[in-house]
Amino acid sequence: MLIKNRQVPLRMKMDEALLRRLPANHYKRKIIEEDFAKRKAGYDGEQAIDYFINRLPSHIFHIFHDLRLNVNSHYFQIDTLLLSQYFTIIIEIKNIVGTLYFDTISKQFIRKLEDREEGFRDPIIQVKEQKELLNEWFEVRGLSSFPIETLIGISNPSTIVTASKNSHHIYKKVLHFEHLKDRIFELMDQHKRSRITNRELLEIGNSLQHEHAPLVQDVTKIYGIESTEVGKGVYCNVCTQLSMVRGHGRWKCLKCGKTCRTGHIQAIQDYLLLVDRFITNKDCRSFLKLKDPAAASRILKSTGLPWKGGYKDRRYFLPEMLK
DNA sequence: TGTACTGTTACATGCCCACC
DNA sequence: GGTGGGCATGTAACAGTACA
Repeated sequence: MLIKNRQVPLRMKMDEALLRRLPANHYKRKIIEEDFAKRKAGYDGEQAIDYFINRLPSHIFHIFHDLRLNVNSHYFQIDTLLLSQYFTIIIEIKNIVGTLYFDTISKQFIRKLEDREEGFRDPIIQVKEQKELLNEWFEVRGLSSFPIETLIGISNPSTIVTASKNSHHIYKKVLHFEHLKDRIFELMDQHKRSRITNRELLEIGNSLQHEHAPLVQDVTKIYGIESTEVGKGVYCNVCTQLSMVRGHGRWKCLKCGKTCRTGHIQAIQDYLLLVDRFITNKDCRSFLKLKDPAAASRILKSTGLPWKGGYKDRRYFLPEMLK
């Protein structure tokens, strides 16, 4: 049963919004584009696993994608978590091309690509840490000695996995997506004893969902970009400029003439992702280049954003869907 | 307490678009 | 092309807050 779906990561949305609103010749653009490309590759890899995971027996596993939990003030992130009455599985997803080499003697994880070697953080150590923290998380909720298995899923079928001599256990842990299902069935054979009731399973599932704490970052600060550098206006998808003006229920591009009814939604989302976590009527007029406070009021109301405050100083907030 | 200011709401008017 | 419904707009009224 799929409990928590995978969503486009907030940081990816922020990078995308920033790229929309920075001038084409901005000196930080290349860094942001590279960061966005890396995150997108990771996200694409994570999405690819969903096809295989969602085919697992739904009456046994509760599936959670992209969880970020807090235990004793430590945050940890899990790409995919499979929870059952018998045991739980953490799956770390890697979308890395080339030949991957796990050196269990020097404890290094190396990627070879076109005669070039590059070191990465060892995903086996990564999932070991996740396992320890999840175990703590379970213990805090009175669930001790609940078995946790860890797997590393390789999304790219052309990626070759190798390991140093006498490290055959690596191949039980690191698998291409199409082999994950069989490995999970093997693990099911090893964990046949029920550890929790169905009710407890549902309760833990609810806690996992409610305690998921998405990472909210100030992306302009990370890249060292001033808020004044973030372009104002409504974006035209055709000429990729902030060149649209409001005219009777629609936005019209001054450069290419394209019209659109919903351009303001993306602009307001961009403001909430890049500038502040809430927007006022005044902010809206300034960012969308509107003159009429009543028009801004109607536009903000039409977005259905949650708001706080009375007639004055009303603040519209970042909706859950954007987190 | 009165005034200025900000933001929302109600209402009359005008525009757009589907239908004939 | 004419018509009518639906929706957006501009304006005015109203509500709430800040400040002298």
